[in-house]
Amino acid sequence: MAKETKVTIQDIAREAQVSPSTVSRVLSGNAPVVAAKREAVLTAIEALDYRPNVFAQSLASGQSLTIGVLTQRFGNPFYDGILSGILQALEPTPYSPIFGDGRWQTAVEKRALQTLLDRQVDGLIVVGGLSPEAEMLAYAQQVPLIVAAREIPGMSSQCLTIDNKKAAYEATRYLLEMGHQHIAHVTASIYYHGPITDVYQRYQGYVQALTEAGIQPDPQLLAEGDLSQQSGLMAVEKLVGRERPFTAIFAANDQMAVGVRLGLYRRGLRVPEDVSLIGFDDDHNTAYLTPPLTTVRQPAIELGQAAAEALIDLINGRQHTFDTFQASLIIRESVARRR
Amino acid sequence: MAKETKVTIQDIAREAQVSPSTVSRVLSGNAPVVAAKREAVLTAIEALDYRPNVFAQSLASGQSLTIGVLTQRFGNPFYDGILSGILQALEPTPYSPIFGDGRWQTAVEKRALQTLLDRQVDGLIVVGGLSPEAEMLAYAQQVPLIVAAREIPGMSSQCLTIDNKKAAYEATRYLLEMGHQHIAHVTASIYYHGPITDVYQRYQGYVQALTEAGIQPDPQLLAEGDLSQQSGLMAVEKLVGRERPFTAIFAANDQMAVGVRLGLYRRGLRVPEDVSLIGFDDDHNTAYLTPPLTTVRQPAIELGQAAAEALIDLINGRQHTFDTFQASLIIRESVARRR
DNA sequence: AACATATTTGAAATCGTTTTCAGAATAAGT
DNA sequence: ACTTATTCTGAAAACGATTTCAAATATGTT
Repeated sequence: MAKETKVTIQDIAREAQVSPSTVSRVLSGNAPVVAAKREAVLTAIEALDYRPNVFAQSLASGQSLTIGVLTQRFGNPFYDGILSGILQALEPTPYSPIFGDGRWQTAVEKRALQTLLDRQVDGLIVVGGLSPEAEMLAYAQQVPLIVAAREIPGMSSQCLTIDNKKAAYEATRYLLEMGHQHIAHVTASIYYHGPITDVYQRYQGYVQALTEAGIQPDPQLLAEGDLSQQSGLMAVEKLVGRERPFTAIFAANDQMAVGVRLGLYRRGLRVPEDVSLIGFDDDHNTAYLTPPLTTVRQPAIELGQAAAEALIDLINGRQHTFDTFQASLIIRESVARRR
Repeated sequence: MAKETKVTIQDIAREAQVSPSTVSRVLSGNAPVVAAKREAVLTAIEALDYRPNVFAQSLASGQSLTIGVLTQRFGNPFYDGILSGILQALEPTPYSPIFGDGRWQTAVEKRALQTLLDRQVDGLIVVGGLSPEAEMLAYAQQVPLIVAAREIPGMSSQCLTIDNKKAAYEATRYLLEMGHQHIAHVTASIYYHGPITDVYQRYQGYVQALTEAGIQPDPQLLAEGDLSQQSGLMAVEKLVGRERPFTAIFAANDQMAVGVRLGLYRRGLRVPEDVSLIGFDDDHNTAYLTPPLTTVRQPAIELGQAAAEALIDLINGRQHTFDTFQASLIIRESVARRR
């Protein structure tokens, strides 16, 4: 199948009348070469259309120029945004990303991680994930590691997160300011998903805002889903079934918010006239719901880029400090002032 | 940073009292080894927790056990579905995927492809893309290549596509059967996006259904977008601005359909009471629009899986025939019978 | 001009496997 | 028991770079 007449560094050396070592030096640039020879080498490379063999390079140098990215469940908009950012940030660098998918299953995640490690990635970015903290710390010993969208105690300098509690607090405050008193919250079960701390933090933000406003959080106004649209739909059923009046719903992510929106439609409840709705994530399509969804924007792409840049700095032993990432409330049309 | 005391094949050889060659043989299994020694090797591997160095393997064998995947614009739900399928299908194999993103820009795509090739992928899956057909054919000479979601003349046996024309035909027929006569179509500009043949085929299917029903396709009922939600929104503006009455809209993809849906909402047009709407792709969230969108489901994940399997067969010189992929109409609630 | 020092260079070792080749061990055939 | 096949096996040569080391050349000082 492959036809390629392989051009090796030897060929270049011969063509340019120098030794292979010299060719290697001009290639890597980590040792000086006199201008004339450098020129000769460069033209030879050009002439023969030489492309170094990555494996030989990696074997000899111990660097793979590859970075591993572990994600969860390809297709989740927030995570995909992060991946997209990573891809973009890596493009101008010599590093190529290689992906694994943990699918929110500890065993799968572990295998995927091992595969990545076996490929001797120079660094690893783990996006979310369920691996026990101890394991993560162990990995961090083996390889430069950045964790995105998850906070691991003991390696916080390598974790990029968004202040979920604060963002949820502000979202809830906004509802309060709009005159809502009975605010339901759709969250995700901690038992089902493992400790998805960001979802829990959002819950905490919600509670805090309520409490500060002198409102006692009502467990009857809490519904648990699993982050899917379907579960948002069912959450509405639970909520209205309980016959506790509410005028607003804060969903812990946009996917559930979308389900909630449909659930309300099914029940003949108008948004925002009867019930106000607020989501979290700013998924692509969320701006095109009817009505456009008020939500909390998470800077996913920026987060991905920052993660990639931080990792490269880490690999090269450079010091890196993160920008902190702030989520911001995107006010659209799904929240109305309570009359 | 990395601490690892490298265990090499030599260590195993010493431990098991055999030669490295023998160890290699039991590892690869492509030469017989007597049971006793095989056992010894296996236990040695176990004991020392040996993991072969991929680069040395690749260098020596000429196989990278890596397959390149070129996608366009990470974050597009249909493409992401394909990627997800590829990832799944590759998981049980020794191959790992490495990704590149062409971003729907010819130059970027070319560079991404070159990067993939430089990494000596054993095979390549190109999802969509803009590369001229001649270039694709050239790549196909260099490396086993599968193209998903695009048809390249001259290598159709390596292309997996869905019969877009037929699917669009059926979608349009469905609208006709529901009594609609004035059916608008939101398509994508061929000039902007290059020859996205699948979108063009959808247009053809639309025309065919209309013509067969004795209806002359009206250019005033055609609006061009760029596949984005935003462009769907604007398409509605164009359409109503032309003051040509219509009772149904067929959008060439779900993202535009979502935009269309919002556009109609803005105009105070109800779906489906005033205008029926049908999309194409069956994006995740499309089932949770209000009302749930009737659309055409493309089996993205299955397509991705099939692509990966086909590629592996191709790499190993096995013959492979594809299942054909049929899109199917998903009837939900955005289409009503014309009264 | 002579010496010390700094800069460039090439030869050769190395990275950790696979694979070829030929010899050793075993099995089979008469 | 003696060839003749047939399995197995190890030594050594790839694979295609990088990197160490020491030699060669250039530069600077006195």
